[in-house]
Amino acid sequence: MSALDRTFFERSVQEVARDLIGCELAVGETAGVIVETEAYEATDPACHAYIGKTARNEILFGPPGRAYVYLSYGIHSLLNAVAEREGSAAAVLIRALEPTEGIELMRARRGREPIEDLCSGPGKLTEALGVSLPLNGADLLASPFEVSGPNPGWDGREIVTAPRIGITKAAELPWRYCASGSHYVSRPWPAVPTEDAT
DNA sequence: GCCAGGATCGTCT
DNA sequence: GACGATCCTGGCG
Repeated sequence: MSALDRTFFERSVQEVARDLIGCELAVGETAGVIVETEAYEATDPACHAYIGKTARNEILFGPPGRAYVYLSYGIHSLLNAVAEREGSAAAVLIRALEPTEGIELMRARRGREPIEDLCSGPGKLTEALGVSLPLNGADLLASPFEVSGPNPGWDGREIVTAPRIGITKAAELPWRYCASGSHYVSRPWPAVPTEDAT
């Protein structure tokens, strides 16, 4: 497993979302394997960039490989990886991780013991990893972040697609990607073959 | 186990 | 002034 480079994030947002499954995301002393993602692009009514560039979403319009972090429901910070070429405003929401390092620190930050409760949701994993608003715009290819892949041994594990979660607009697009069989995804998914994704 | 409701605040109308 | 790309708790069975 080696560090991903900028070109990895410069591809279509659906490809990036799919290929991040099985990669390891580290933030400081904590890390986990990505097992669930969602793709958002500018032509998509559910994407923050759909309404055009604003002070809040300007990071989406910048270069790929950076972190777009925003506050959801006034409580949770959600972490995205900006994808595609500069100006296209697409991003991958990181929805769940399988914890690998710094698990005791994650437990302390989350105030919860069961390992499957540490990173099994977009708001949970940011709390466990210590990601919050000040990291909006930070480079995912530099400290405190580290993204590496592909994960040896992951080849052959199936990736399934499913409708996105928690949104009211364009939720039917099958742009949620999950590692098949993982116990760490945020919710179960209806079975859909990967090849059907467009 | 399942479901309903509340917490909480930055952003946009 | 309304609305979330969510999470947790409590009530019920």
